[in-house]
Amino acid sequence: MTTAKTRHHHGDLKRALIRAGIDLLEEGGLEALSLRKCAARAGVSHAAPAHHFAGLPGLITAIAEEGFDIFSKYMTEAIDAGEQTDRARLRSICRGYLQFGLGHSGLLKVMFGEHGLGVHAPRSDNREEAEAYLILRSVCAPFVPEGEDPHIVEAQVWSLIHGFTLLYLGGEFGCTDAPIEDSPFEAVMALIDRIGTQATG
Amino acid sequence: MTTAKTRHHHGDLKRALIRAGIDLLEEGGLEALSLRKCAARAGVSHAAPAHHFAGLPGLITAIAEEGFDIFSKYMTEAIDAGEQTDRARLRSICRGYLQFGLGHSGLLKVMFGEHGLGVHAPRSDNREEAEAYLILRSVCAPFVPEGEDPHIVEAQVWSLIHGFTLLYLGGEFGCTDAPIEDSPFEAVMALIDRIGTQATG
DNA sequence: CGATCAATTTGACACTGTAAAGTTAATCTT
DNA sequence: AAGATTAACTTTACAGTGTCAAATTGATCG
Repeated sequence: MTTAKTRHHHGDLKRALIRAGIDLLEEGGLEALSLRKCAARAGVSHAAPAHHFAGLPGLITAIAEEGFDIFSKYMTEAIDAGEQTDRARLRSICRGYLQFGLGHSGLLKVMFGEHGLGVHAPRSDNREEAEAYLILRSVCAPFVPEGEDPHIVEAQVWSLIHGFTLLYLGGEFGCTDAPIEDSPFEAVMALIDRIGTQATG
Repeated sequence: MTTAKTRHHHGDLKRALIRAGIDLLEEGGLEALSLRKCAARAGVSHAAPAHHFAGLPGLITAIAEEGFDIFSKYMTEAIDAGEQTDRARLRSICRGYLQFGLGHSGLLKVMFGEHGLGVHAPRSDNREEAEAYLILRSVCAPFVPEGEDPHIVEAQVWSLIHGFTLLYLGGEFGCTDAPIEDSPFEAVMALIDRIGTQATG
């Protein structure tokens, strides 16, 4: 076990490769992402990444983890910037979710689109992913009836905001030109506002 | 302009390639889909597909169109099988949507996941896609307040059911083992039931 | 029957991921 | 301090991919 500090040749190749991968992703979408290009950007031979990731899927996983970190930041910042009400916080994470998607659609795609369609719950040892989920869970908690499964409310919120984010990114239903505040976003938030006002299941 | 009937060498290569592509997709996911493998399955040389599709993206587009056809069938069949109430029809297309996703996750991925994240509205000359959208539109219509933009209600429905379908496919929030009827599906339908019961925007 | 032309094949190229073997440089051991 | 060990990286090679240009095949038309 090494202490993950500065290593032999390259300073911190693993990090450099992840960063290069994110850059490629944001520049040219998922198709532009390749191990060899990442290696070239990091100034290293094309086979070097194999020693840091389990192939291309491994690099994508690492990029997705980075994405979940940024994703968590968007949500917590949105929470901090908004009103401190249970219901306002629910709206805030949705706003954070959408803004993350708009700013980092490539990351979103990698996080949710490739390794299975909707990876979210803390089933893995993935620290970053679990953190994002815990934010969702804690914000949803006040709306979970006593003794009920928290997943119910979480699924309602996640379905709505994830679905809408994809919709918005696709530019459909009049989402292209209108500012976020108008557009169907407010209507979706109106549904969010109704969560927990009746038996949920 | 040819009449698209039986041609020179192969009977109907274009169709055969699409079918091979769908098979590959359902067998091994998106990564297993390649032009060369489709050609091999159709018993044809590796460069033949180029004359029928604009490269791999073109083949994927054709597969997606086929997917939209099947998708439409799922929704109309669900409508026909259910109660004939405005609100029951709304639930029915959601059920059809989910069942399509469960049965054809590869197609769903290709339809919505690759060519942009959420392609849905009839912005294109794509007949199949437009048909699916028209079903959604007609079922949503009764819940659109007079003089309001139909997109609002459509976005609410689409966000919920598309988001939930991805969630379910990902096996998160207790969606793996439970039957559809339990699980968060009913809770999501409860939100669908609340669409149009108040100002939507 | 011969010309034409679309459909398909052949061959080649650049690019991808990946594996094996070789090389360098830092660390460990004595 | 010198040799052995090992991690980080390179080099080389191979199979698979999309794509293009040039042949070739086979049906159709005059």
